Amino acid sequence: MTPLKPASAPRPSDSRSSMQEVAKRAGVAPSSVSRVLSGHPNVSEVLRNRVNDAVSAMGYEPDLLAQSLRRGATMTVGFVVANISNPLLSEIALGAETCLQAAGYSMLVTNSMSEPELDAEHIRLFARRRVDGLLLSISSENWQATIDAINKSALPVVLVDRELKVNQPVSAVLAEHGIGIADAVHHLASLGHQRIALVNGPADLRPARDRAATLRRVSRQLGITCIVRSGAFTAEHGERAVEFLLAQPDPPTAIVVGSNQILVGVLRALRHAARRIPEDISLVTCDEVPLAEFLVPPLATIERDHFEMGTIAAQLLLELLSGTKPRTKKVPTTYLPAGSVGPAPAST
Amino acid sequence: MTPLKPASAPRPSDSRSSMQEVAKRAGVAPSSVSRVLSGHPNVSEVLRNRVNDAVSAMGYEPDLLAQSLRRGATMTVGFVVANISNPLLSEIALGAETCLQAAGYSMLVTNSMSEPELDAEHIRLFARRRVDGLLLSISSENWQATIDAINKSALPVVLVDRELKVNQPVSAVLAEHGIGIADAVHHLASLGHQRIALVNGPADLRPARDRAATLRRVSRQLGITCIVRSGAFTAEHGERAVEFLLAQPDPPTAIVVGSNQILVGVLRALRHAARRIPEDISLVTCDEVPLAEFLVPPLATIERDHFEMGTIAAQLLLELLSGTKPRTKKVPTTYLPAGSVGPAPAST
DNA sequence: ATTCACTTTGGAAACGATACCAACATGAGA
DNA sequence: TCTCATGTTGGTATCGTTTCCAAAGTGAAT
Repeated sequence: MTPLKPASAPRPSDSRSSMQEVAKRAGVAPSSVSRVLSGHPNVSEVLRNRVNDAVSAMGYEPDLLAQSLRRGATMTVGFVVANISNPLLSEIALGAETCLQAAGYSMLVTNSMSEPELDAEHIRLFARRRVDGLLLSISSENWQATIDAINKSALPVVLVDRELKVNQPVSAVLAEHGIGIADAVHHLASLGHQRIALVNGPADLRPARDRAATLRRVSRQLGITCIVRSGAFTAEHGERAVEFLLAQPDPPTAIVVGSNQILVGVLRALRHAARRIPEDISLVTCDEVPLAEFLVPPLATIERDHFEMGTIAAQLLLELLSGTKPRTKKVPTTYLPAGSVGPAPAST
Repeated sequence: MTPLKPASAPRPSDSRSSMQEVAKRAGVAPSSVSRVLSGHPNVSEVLRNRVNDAVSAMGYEPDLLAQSLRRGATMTVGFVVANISNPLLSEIALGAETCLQAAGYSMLVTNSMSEPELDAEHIRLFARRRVDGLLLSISSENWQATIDAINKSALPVVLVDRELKVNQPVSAVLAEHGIGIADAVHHLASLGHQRIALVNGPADLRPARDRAATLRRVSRQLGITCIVRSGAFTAEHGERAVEFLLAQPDPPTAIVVGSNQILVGVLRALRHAARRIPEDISLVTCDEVPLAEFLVPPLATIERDHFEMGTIAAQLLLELLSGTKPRTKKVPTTYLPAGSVGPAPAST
């Protein structure tokens, strides 16, 4: 039997060369090579050249793994996200990664598929990988295992549109959902709408809470009725919610939709019920959808700058990594009226 | 002056405990702790218990960084992508990450913003980080620095809808764009269309090449005219291309659009030129867009399963990592007719 | 009782870099 | 000429694991 695995050196005949070899070739000590490469001030011209020549001759590139172990910093951050295929989150990821990249950091991404226990697991995994910090857009704000994992990790954390009771103070970038919702509700009320529904996301997440709270407050101020249906970020939830709403004795004349996944279900249910927009019912959605301008009618939208939220999240994390105190930054939302909002139908 | 930085131990009073400390607490050698934790067969019951007790008492979790350095495997793969906010790519990323996660791998993501030099740079960076493999959806197939970086890295590579002349054979997951294009062209031809335009992506990428080649071949077979406008994956390109096409003496009666970013520009230009779909011009787009079913008219689409492409890419990489020979897997595309395709207008 | 195979454990050398410390050289000031 | 501060270099311990090797213990077979 010939042994299938030599199983001795992990990388037997690898092309990569180590600093030792560079040192030997340059005829200097490894520590000197390190000094040259890390830009230490007290290095003579001649040594620097000798080392640099050897480095370029061998095509040497330092091993970031060993560097991380020794320096105690991996120059890596973890992004814990429900689902990177959500355009909202992928734009945030783009903004964050671009900013982190510029600062020399790499970004690990993991999908929790809206399962809170996976959030916690991934946070622990990232901690074991010794990431320098975390960007969190977790799936539930009330999951104890997640909070425990964050506390135990003792890592710098930036929350992305989330609020969390953890021991350490953490930074956060928060969208001011209330602004856009309030503007939308005022607009709807001015058009005679008396019953407004919010087909909302999960109640244990800040965006949904913020939107619901604002809708309730503004509705009370304006003396109109509102109804909130919380649920998952899925088309199914949107569909069920609309079926429920339309079955009410006094169905709402306007619907605000809490996410683009939910929107798909809402539109399907409205189409199935043959409701015309905006003649029968007005529609406002949260977060831009790609072709909203080409829908008939165009979709009124409560927007925010996702890319910028990602950038800010990264900046806040870089701040924390440089030792600054945690802080919270807010990003506005903007209500953009469009053809999907019209006068309330004459009451029956 | 009090020194601001003690600058000695990287993590002065860290909560994390090392294997040494576990060993000491359990009263055994570090190597024994390692054996227990890595499930080595020859470990006595009593030793195993002593170690496990100490481990759980201290809440010890092994340091993956040190593990990686010693074992020579980081259990990390890098995904090089033009722009993670592109829904196509973010769905691939989701599929890939889900699959890799299940196999114990983490995924680093980096955005090249369609700049080939950044592709090369990021590949080198990932190599220095000692990732175990690469998933590549690079921005140009002809960029020498990228090819050099791949060759030098000597890493297992899976190309995602790309073809590349590298030294080592690499695996690839490729979409069969031709199937969908051919079906669409046949459909259009059967409706009387004689001049079909393809507003294409960059000519140095496989999807665009594949689509253009098929369009030309099928057009020749059917005896109809085709025109291809290559360009970047941007709305601007789509807008310019349509302006150009409509300014032709004999403008096309049908347009196939090569990506969802380009689509936005195409739709804008058609709206601006007041062309009705499908009465004046028929439209087919590649790759699903979220609300295509609610556009008026609904958009004919050439689809493929992005999530599955990501999954397959990850599986191919896992295969390579287990030592299997590289291979290529193909994913079909499907033409879905819809209201945006209609009979060719009566020729002028 | 001796040998041998086998299991179980500890010790120490790696993985590839960094940073401390000491040693040596250099030049200025006394 | 002798200090002393400063600049430059090499040697070595260290980051936290794994794994090889050897030593010790066990039991069976001779």
